[in-house]
Parts: sequence; C-alpha cells; structure tokens
Amino acid sequence: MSHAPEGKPGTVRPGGRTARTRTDVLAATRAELTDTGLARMTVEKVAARAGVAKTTVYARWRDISGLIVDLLSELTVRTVPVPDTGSLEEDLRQLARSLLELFRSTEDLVMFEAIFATALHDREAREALSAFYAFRLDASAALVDRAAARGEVPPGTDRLEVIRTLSSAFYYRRFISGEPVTERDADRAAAVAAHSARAGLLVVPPA
Amino acid sequence: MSHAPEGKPGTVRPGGRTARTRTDVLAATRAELTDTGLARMTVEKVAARAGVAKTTVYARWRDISGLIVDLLSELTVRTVPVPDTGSLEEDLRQLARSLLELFRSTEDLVMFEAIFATALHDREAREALSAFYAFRLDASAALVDRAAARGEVPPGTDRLEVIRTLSSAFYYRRFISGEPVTERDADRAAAVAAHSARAGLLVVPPA
DNA sequence: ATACAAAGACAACGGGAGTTTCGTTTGTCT
DNA sequence: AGACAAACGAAACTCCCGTTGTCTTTGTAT
Repeated sequence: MSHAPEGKPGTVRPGGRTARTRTDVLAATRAELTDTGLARMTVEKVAARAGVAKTTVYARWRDISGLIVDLLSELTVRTVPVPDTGSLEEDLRQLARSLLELFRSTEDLVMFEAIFATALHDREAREALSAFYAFRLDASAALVDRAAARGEVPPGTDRLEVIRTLSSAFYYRRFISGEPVTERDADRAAAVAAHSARAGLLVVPPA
Repeated sequence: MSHAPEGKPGTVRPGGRTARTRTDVLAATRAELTDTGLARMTVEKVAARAGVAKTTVYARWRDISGLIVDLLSELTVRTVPVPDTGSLEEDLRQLARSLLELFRSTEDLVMFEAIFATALHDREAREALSAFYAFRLDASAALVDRAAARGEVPPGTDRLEVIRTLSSAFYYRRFISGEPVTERDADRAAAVAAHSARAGLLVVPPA
C-alpha cells in the first residue's frame, strides 16, 4: 500500500537536494493543477515542469494522488483566523465570510476541487482530508467555547456541530448542487447556526 | 464539444438494436463502476463487458464522463417520495431518514461518488448534476408548501432553502469532512431546518 | 420488397504513460 | 577525507488506451 519507507516523502534524507526536489515538484504540481486540471494531469508533465526525472516522482509519490495528498498536508499547517467579536452570531458571520472568500479565490478553489476528487477514490487522500477538517473544525470551534463561557449557548452544546452547521451550507451549494454562493447565504448560514445553537438543538448526545 | 448530433445518444434511430446497446452499455458501466471504480475504469473494459465493440461506445458517448452523465439522466427520472404527515418537522425527519438510507446503500453511493467526481472537471456533468438537484429540491419542497398552507412557517419562506438546509448536513459529513452520518444527525438536521424555517430565517430575499 | 442511411463490428495503427534497469550524483556518518 | 547508501537521472521498453478506416448489419421509409 504505502510507498515511502517513512511518513513523509524524503524524510530519510532531508538534505539540500532532496528538500529542493520536493518543493520544486509540489510547486509544479500546483502549476499543472491550475492550468491543465486534475483530469488531464500526468506525472510525466509534472516532472518535466519541475525539471526533475519522472522516475524520481514515481519513486517518491507513486502517482498523482500521492502528490495531491502531500499538497494537502502542507495546507493543513496554515493557521485558521478565528474571529472574536464578543458575539456568537457575529463571529459566525465573519467566519462565513472568509469561507466565502476562500471559494472565490480561483487558485484555492482549483486545489480544493482536486483534493475532493482525489478523496473520492483514494483512501489515503480520504484520511488526509478527514484529518484536515478535524483540525480546522476544532480550531474554529474556539469561538463556540467563548460563546459558551459568555452563556450565549446552553451547556452541553456541541462545539463542533455549530461549525459544521455553518459550513455545510457553503459546501453543499458549491460542490454538490452547484449553485452560486452569495453574501446573503453566508449571513443566513450564520443566523441558522447561531439560532440553532442558542435554541439548544446542537447539544451533544446524552451518551 | 458535443459529440452526438442529437440530444440523447441514439435518438435518431431508436430501433431494437440501438436501444438494446444503450441499456447493455449503461448496465456494464454500473457494473464496472461498482467493482472496478471510476479511477481505474476504461471505455474498452465497459464495451467488453457489454459485449459491444469499443468503437460503438466511443462514437455514442465519447468517454467515461459521457457514460456517467447518461447514467445520471436516468436517475433523474426516478420519482422522489415526499412525506406528508401533517407536521413540517416530521416530514423533514422522514425525508432525512430516506437520505440517510440512500447514503448507506453501497450501490447508489458508488454512483453518487462517481457523479460528483465527474462533475468536478466535466462541464456537461456539472450541468446535469445541477439540473438533477434543481429537480429533486423542487419536488421535495412540496412539503414546505403544505406547511406554509397550514401556517407552520411565516409567509415568504424560501421553500427550496428549507430543503437545502436539511440536506447540506448530510452531504457535508458524507463527502466533505468524511464523518459518519447517523440517525441522530438526521433528526438533528430536521430539527434545525424546521426550527429555522419557523423562526423566519429562511425567507426569500426582499429583492 | 427494395433502397438507403444509420449504427455497429473488426482490425490495425499510433502514441503516451508508467515501469524497469543501470549508471551517476549527493548527503551523511565515521 | 573517505566510504556507503540514499536519491536522482537517462534511456529503453512494454502495455494499453483511444483513434482511424473499412466493411457489415440493421432499422426505417417508400
């Protein structure tokens, strides 16, 4: 199953050339992704653009899916800006707005689409994506903790579920039904999430 | 762009053989999809399984994406069961349960995954999928109309948005974050959608 | 029944993607 | 500084997918 002897590609010998190869190949992957697209992408062309032998890419990443997974692992590191305005609904609204912006950035969008497409058939990619969202959700949920401390939401409120309720509307429109996403949708999603949380609909199961 | 001279493949001459070929090929596509997967699927193997020359498939469907689109168009015809219990929240809960069941059926799930993956890079597939959801949403929204007639929701409530609010939670968990979906999630989604609708959060924009 | 065109079958071809082999470079350890 | 193995590069090779051209079958109109 796994191709690399160690966790991340090239960790055995993270010297100058190896590290440079990795960054070059990942950069080439991004570039090919944006102007060729995942469907018509090939390992050979990525290697050519990176100025690297294709055998190198095959040895370290195995295939396109491996490249995408590695790309995602880098994305996870980025810190998520979590708003803190003193109001749950306002925090959620701001979070929704940044999600909206993310989906309007062509560069990031292409990458998300590639990751989703890969995760649909590749197990490693699926796990990497789940881990990515587990991390993001947990980080964003800090604003729910603060709302709970202020007494804005009832005790027992599921901190992650509030963020899920907010996010799902965007992903659904953008990637499932294919409808456009507007500022109005962002504000409405924030209102729904905040209202539901305050009403105690998003509490953790009694176990 | 478009390959066939007419709208649907084989409408020029819908005689016995042509129709039989279509059903055989689509059946073979389903079969290949379930036990080979979209990623490793190829037109040649589909044709072989269907007992048809591969040139025939290439001529009528052009590529795998075309096959998937045609498969989706058949799925659209299926009528959606819309509950009518006399209560908005109960209707939504039942709708949520059937969605849950849909995502637990391995056969249907494989197909949805294939369609989503295809829609991410193929324009025709994207349009077909949007049309599919436009149809499904509109059909399901009938239960919102009845709730409105009963006065359960305020006037001006966006009938489609209620269904979207219900559905999005499922799709998000299942295809984006990759988390499991349970009965509890179904009931909670129904509660959120019903509560939000009653609170007037899902009204159409004033325009 | 006959004619005609559409749809399909068959065979051969071309090309490109992934694999294999082997030689070379380079990072690290002593 | 030298040894050793990891990482990379280059070329040849193989396989399979998609295309093309031609002939045959079949549905439909007259």
